[in-house]
Amino acid sequence: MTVPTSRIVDLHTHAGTAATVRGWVTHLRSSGKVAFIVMRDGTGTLQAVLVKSAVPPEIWSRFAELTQETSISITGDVRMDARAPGGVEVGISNLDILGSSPIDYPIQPKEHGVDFLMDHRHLWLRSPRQQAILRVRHEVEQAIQDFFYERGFIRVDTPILTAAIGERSGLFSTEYFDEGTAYLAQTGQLYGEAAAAALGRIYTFGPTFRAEKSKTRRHLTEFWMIEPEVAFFDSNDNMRLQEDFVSFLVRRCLDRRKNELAELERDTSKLENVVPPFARLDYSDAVTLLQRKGSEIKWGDDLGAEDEALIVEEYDKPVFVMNYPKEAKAFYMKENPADPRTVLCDDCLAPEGYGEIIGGSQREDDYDKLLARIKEEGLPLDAYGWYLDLRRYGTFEHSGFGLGLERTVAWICGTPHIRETSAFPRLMNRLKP
RNA sequence: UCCCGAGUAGCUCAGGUGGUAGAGCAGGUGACUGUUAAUCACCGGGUCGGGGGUUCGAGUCCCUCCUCGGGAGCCA
Repeated sequence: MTVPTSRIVDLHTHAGTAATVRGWVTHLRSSGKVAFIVMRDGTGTLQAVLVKSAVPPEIWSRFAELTQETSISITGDVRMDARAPGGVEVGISNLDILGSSPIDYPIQPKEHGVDFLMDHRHLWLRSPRQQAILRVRHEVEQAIQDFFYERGFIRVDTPILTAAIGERSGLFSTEYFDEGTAYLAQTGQLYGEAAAAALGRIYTFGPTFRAEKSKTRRHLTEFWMIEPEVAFFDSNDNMRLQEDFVSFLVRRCLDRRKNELAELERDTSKLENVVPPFARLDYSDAVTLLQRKGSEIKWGDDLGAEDEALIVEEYDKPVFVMNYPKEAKAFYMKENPADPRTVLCDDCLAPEGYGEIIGGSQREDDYDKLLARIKEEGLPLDAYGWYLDLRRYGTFEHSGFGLGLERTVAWICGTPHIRETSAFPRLMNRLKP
């Protein structure tokens, strides 16, 4: 007679019969003649019960060898029992130790400091909270793919190794054969624009790198970004796409990751508010609002972190701030015909202090204006020849945006720091593990 | 780079006005037939981040360096 092997999530289907489960020990409790093993297999948590009088002595004695994180295989009768966490329990008839674990397993079921946990990130991932975050991240990534697939967007993967092109913030560099210095990509956008001229509606999804010495809860040196680029979309079309997209991601997690959000103790009522449309606040109106609220900001300044917070507190869902002064934004953004001091762009600010999750714009499609902007910024013209070509050969109105994956996941999960949303986050002072 | 804060047992922390260190958890031993981060008893465990100074005496006061956390700037 063979006993079926089950994952914990499916165990209830074996109620009333025997099954084998493999996993890792998370908690041990003993009452002398009854012992409890709580184990994890990646799909759930299971309490198994070992009764001294019900098993041979050699099986009973194995309990004493168990430690936290020992990998084991147990076999026994599956039964529904309200006293067991999760409602399912296994009465052990056989217990095998697959891999022992020394008693110095560092992560205990208690509070730890951040630095300690980050040093043990490879083990920290095993804790329920970290599992939940990674599952939500996975759900968001899948939802991203589904959203764009359903709308006929083509995913285009852009290079990570690039020549100097993109934005102005810090670059990681490396020697690249005889071609001089290569830089790790800060954005795939410019390549995305080229692809949009070929495919119409595209998005990129991949890692980007910023060598900024940022030490805040919102920054990583390596993070993932989703960058759609759409031919014949203007700035308003762009914002409609953004609010649909963000709302879709949030809705998907509410629908399919209830358990994980509960594990994270996320107040989901605040996420339920996230439905289109989002408020649209013109930069100039934002400045007026901020001045009324006591900010020192003057027209022309970029919004500081405090300014963003003041704006966000006015709304219970994400808000767009649009059409910033030219000087505050990147060279490729299209001049606003209604106010040439400004460009057609938007930042999408998430509520609850999570800040900017999207930066988007309509792109400058006029060859001469773009060329002038490149010169104004003192950018190396020869590096942008191909980018200018997109305006020479059938220029087209187009818009796009970049959504930061980790910031979005942090917001949906309600994690205080973005670093928890990456399995192995890279910060300016952390390259290991 | 700048501004705050922190560094004491494996982990989380407490240590008025200076007198060479404590708790909880973890670990070890034992008890307990339904535990839920089990409980109870006993036991082991420390170059107080490094260096220098003041002092009879420094975890404690001063200087300096290092590391970490948070924030600013930059941005997603």
